[in-house]
Amino acid sequence: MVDEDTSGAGRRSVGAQRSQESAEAILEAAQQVLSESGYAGFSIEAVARRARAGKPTIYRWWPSKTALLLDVYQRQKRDVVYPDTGSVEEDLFLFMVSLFRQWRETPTGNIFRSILAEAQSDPETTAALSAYSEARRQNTGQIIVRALSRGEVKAGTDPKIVADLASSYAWSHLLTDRLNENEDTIRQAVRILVHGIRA
Amino acid sequence: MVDEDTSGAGRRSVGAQRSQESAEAILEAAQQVLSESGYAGFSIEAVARRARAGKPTIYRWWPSKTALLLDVYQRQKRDVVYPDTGSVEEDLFLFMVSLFRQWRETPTGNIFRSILAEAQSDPETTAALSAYSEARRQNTGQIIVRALSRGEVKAGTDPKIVADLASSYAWSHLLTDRLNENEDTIRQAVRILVHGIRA
Amino acid sequence: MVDEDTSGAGRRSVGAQRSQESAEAILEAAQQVLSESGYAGFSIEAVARRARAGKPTIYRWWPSKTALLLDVYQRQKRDVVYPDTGSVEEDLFLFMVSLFRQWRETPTGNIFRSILAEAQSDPETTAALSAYSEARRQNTGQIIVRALSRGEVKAGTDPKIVADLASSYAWSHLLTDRLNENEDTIRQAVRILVHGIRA
Amino acid sequence: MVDEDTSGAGRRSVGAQRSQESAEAILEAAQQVLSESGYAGFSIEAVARRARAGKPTIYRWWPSKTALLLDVYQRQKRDVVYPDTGSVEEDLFLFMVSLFRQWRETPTGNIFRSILAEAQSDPETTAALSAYSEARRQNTGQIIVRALSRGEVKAGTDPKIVADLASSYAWSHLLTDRLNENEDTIRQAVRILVHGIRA
DNA sequence: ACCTAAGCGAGACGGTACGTCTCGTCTTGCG
DNA sequence: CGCAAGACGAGACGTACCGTCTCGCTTAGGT
Repeated sequence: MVDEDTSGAGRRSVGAQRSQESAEAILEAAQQVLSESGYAGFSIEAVARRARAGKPTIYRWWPSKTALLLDVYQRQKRDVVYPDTGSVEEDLFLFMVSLFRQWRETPTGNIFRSILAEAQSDPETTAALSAYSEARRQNTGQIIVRALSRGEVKAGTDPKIVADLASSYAWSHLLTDRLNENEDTIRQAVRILVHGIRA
Repeated sequence: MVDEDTSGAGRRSVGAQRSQESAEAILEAAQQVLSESGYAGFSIEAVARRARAGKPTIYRWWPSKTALLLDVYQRQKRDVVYPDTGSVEEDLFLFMVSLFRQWRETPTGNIFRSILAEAQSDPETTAALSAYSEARRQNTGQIIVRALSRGEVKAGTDPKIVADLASSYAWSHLLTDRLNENEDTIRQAVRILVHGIRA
Repeated sequence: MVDEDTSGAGRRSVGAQRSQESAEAILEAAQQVLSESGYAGFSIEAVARRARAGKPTIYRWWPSKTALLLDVYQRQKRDVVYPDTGSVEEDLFLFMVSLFRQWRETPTGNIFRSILAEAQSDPETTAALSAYSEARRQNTGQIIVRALSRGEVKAGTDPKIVADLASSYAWSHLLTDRLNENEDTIRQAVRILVHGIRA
Repeated sequence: MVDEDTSGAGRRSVGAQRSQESAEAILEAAQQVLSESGYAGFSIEAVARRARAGKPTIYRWWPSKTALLLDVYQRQKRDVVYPDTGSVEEDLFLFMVSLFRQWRETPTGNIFRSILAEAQSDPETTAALSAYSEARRQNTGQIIVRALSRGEVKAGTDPKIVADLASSYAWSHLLTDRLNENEDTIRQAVRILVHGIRA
């Protein structure tokens, strides 16, 4: 991004219009807080402090902690690669390994864990999470759809169920701090799925 | 009397002992609070109020909210059936369906969701959850172990990985409010796993 | 814009200011609690409850129970009359009697007793009380200073010592519940002091 | 012992008797706590801990913190010297100086401050303090009584009032941490009293 | 010499208050 | 008129004592 405020010396308040700078600073601060302190330290107070923003400014634009959280996730998430090697096993394996790595090595893992946590007490987040994960399964399912069209996979296989099994496996590793799972183990898991559906 | 006073500091009094009634009332109250107000309303204060117990009594026996939460779950959970029908598919299917039902129809589902949420901000809970889920996978793995000994399943199959795939599938349904998943879908998921490992 | 940014951290906003209403309500509540339940029932919690104020609001402005106590006393105390009748005996007698009456008939007596009690366990209050009583002796001493200038009193008399003797006499009556002391007795005590210093 | 078993209940055994050792240890511990931490740190818990005694043992014999406090004071107080030099001024001066010194250099000062503090919220202590201070004034008054019989002091002087003035002066110095008062100042104060009553 | 009631140290109990933290809202003055 | 700063009511946090109530033991009369 060009010309970003490196000094930290402070934004100037300019009056009546929504300050894009502020919004940006708030999202940036929220993401930093999540990265550094995780969900436990993620409080509106902490974000406001970090962003040098007033709490009401945050509440004005994000009705809840949850909304801010989701926004941060949207902002952070990079396009995950859905590989297309011609082999469903390789595709799923690469997808899984790269997802594990992304969660492990970028703030996305912490952020997503936070959203999962938040969703357990906030219905709005539950809904957002449902929609999001549904969409993700759709995407992941494309790997299977392509395999179906190649005839690599048994006709009648429901791509969503396979995608569900695969991403569930990833989630549970995220939730129980097992993102550094051995690659052999991941390959075995993927192979079970693939053998279970091969033509 | 034989002189057996081995040390001058010897304690001659043991003090009052833990009141089982209180412990019971606290666990019961904790469960009620969780059921009624969910994880969001689950505070030590609320539990103490409900149990007509003093806060220090709770803190004396449960060092953290987390510990109480885990205890509540242990208490609530009824023995899940690990069926042994002679068919690995049937076994896994029945296990999965009964787990979904238990989570759906008793407070255990909500309690476990709370624990999962808590584990995302409290490292101690993360550890406890890891240990617990590991043990559970071990149990679930028994279904596979039996199938292995029957020769129903390919030699070399790692029971833990299968159990991991199965319980991950259950977890993600719990977390995204999909416990009322269609039984056909569950069966298809199970079948994929089973076909993936059959001899 | 003229460059008057004297420090990089220059504050450009002052934030909300102290609510005079709250301060008033808190002092009022504190006084009520003291009047009704005495020092024993005087807790920050009770004051907050009565004032419908948050505890942090109290702690923000009064660092300790003590500080609040002193403020309540300052607020309550009406100007004590230091009479100037031209007779040192009459002046001291009227002062003493009016002080006894104020302590007896207004909450000030109980409040001051509380401060004396608090000062015995809290060093900060001890210091505040010392400063306060020193100032009071200074005031009371004016009666003697005037008498000195009239030549009514022996040259070289230290006004502070006389004031000390007089107010000590009042304190000890307050502390041992003898504020309804016979006026004749008070007059005799005053007379001893006055005869002891007359020219 | 005469037969006074009036009830049919026929309890014959009187059980174990009060342990003098425990009582002693408790009083000793209480005194130590008061000396070291003052009234602020004087809690039943602290005393029990220090005495290696159970709290109920304390409550069995001393119904309240106050009662224990008074007992400690009774135990500690040494006979104060009421000098008899033939000069009322010298007698009062020596009495005052030795009282200041005792309070300054032994735990009695702290203990008496504690009682004064306690008396401000506990009526029972107020009563005990009143009775005690009355008796003390009686004693101190003996100095005046002797002076009266020597004709050193004006007939009609009320010894109690003089004693009241003197001990009030001492109290207020104790309460405001002025026990290290200059001896000249003390002498001046005493001289005022003595001149005020001389024949 | 046994019995047994009471005293004992230890400590758990239901409570209250402590002083701190964060929540989400409200208020003030700057720009 | 939107912003930062921050005060506010509310209420949970985890701790210290309160005064009461068991526990098992020790102890010392009375029989």
